[in-house]
Amino acid sequence: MSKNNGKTPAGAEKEPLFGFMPRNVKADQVQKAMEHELNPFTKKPHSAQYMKILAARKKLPVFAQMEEFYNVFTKHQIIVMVGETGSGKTTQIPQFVAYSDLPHTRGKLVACTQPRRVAAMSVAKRVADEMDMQLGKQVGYSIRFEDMTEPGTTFLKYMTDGMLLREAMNDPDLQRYSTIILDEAHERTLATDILMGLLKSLAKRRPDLKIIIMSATLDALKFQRYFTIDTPAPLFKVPGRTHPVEIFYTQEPEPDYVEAAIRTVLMIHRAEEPGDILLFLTGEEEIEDACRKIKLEADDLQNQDPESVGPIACIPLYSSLPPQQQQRIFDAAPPSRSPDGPPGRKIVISTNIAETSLTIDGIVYVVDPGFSKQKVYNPRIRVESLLVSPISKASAQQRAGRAGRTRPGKCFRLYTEKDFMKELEEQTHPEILRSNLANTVLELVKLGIKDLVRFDYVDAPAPETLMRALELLNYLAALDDEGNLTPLGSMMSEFPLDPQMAKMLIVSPEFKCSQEILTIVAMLSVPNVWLRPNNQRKEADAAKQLLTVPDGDHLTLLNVYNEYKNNEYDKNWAWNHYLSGRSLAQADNVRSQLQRIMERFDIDLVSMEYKDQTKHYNNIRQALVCGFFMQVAHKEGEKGNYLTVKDNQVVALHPSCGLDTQPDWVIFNEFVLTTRPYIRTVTDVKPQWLLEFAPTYFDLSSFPDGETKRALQRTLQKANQKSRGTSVEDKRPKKKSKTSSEPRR
DNA sequence: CATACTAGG
Repeated sequence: MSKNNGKTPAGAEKEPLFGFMPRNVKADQVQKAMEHELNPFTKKPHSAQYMKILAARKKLPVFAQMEEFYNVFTKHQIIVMVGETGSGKTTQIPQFVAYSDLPHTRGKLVACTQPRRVAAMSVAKRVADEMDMQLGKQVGYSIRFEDMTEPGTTFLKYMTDGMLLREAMNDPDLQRYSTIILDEAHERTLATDILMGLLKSLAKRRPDLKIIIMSATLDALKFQRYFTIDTPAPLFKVPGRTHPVEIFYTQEPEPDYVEAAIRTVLMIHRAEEPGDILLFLTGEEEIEDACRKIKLEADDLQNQDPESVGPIACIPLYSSLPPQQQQRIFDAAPPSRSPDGPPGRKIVISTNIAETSLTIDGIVYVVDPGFSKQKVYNPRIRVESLLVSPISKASAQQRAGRAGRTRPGKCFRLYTEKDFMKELEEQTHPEILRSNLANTVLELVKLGIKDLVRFDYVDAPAPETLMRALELLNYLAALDDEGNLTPLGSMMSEFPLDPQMAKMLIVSPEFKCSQEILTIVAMLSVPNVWLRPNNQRKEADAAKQLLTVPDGDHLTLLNVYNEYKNNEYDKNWAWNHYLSGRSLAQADNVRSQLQRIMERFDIDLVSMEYKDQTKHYNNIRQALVCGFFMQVAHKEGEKGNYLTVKDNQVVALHPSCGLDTQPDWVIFNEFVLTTRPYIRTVTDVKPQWLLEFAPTYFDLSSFPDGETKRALQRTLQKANQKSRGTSVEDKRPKKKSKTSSEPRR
């Protein structure tokens, strides 16, 4: 403990932060404060646990460069930081910043964003432990569905990038924050990309705000250049702590990567030292298939010569697996069969979930065929689809790195070195270039960005993608013809939903079915609820048939949720009906969150009396049309072919569709491109509803010529003959709720 | 006839 030598006032030794000048601290000051017997932020004595963790923290590479960090941080407003795996950047840098900003003395916060919820939660927990604090007090996290912060107390907050973007919508200057750290910026999620654009312009308005962009090596220069004020942003670099990984390539390109992958895994099992294997494949079916084949072949090897190879455990890994089965990747490899026998080996076969989201220790061998499923967006036909595509060099490096986490490893790339050098892109295209931007554009407009084309993107999306988004928002009446946000659009932007769904939810009280639309929207927002195990497909399909409403899949989803509720949200009931209890529970959670937002805006929660089910269902189907009138298909001929309205894509009803007939007109939730173009989650609608509830989109004077237009003209003629003088408009439900003062189309 | 990479609000 320090002695009072007369130069410092009495009692200063009891104040760990004595002499700290905000934004101008030195590493030795901070180190002393960290070792002080009192916690600088709570003034309580440090625990023994704290000192133990501190000793481990001091061994992190980033700790050795604390002085350099403070030199750069004090001098610059924006920093790009590169810290490889194992450098300790995610846990330590935000703490370093807290010692410099002293946010707790000024009512401010330090924020650190993460692309994933689990990361935000687990890092916050770790840092709370390191700082000797209770999680949710001074250190907290904020993710959708869970705000673990205490206003006025929390000064260090981990959060998802999407949450910070939401906050920016209501406080564009992000006044609460003294420093904002964007972690894992190299992943280039949509939210991180938009945040980088916002922060770059915010830096000019708020010279007191500091910004740190944390990224992997390859992208650093790009971010430095992007954040050029007069000179490029300075780089602060910290080495990682990983083991070397030896890379092997094939001599010739492999014609069948799945077959080659299986062969390689078995080769490793036969010939290489003990150590677990990680194989990357592209999807559920491929993974389950490879699992079976590897097991069979390994059994063969063992039968031929029991002493030649050890036992194996083949473990599939993809996101739709229940968490309990995902946990199996952390099981130990199986033991050898006899005391002297060859040791067992764990083989994990995974989608790219194991590339960033899940880390498996003990992997020594990585097999990388060089492919993954990636989202691609075609703005011309407004369709997002998944395609098996070659990965980028950055991805390949990330995959290889997974072999060197605990000891030196090997990575087998099932492509040639020449292809790696010449054919692979440097980086995976950022999400903003591969997505439908309807949602993002609405967020940007709400943020006050008027000229979307000239917004300072790190990578600008295709103008056509932006035009398509603006067009959709205009048809939904979220934007007026000048591109200004309407009151309806402003309300839509507050819902964590795609604009179509937000729109139909907001107008649903006019159709006396907001309870039902709320349920449908929640069910559409969660992963597929239908389970279909390979060996019980018939049983699963039969169970689904019992819950199916023949008028439309949207109504079936409503029915499933209601039955789940009638059965007291029972997981076993769900299981017995081949439904995912996890997805249903999630839907219930989403439903509550959306309900709270509806209450905030005084949107009535109503349901019509159940006397006339047809009428009840018709109202729901009409409300669906108000959101999804741009996703309509019209039957052509008798072969079950449909043409999407206006862009004339030939599509078929997805095999999972529960309609008992093939109606002339349907709305669909999703277009998917697998073995052929399908529309999925489909409901039967009446053409007069399209004309009635979406008159601008279905304005026949400007409608493209074709069979669809002629069918709509016939509908119009019939309606006019029938009602003679009673206009279609008059049959609309009476407007009542506050929301109905908004334009509706 | 024949069915799903990952993450986020």
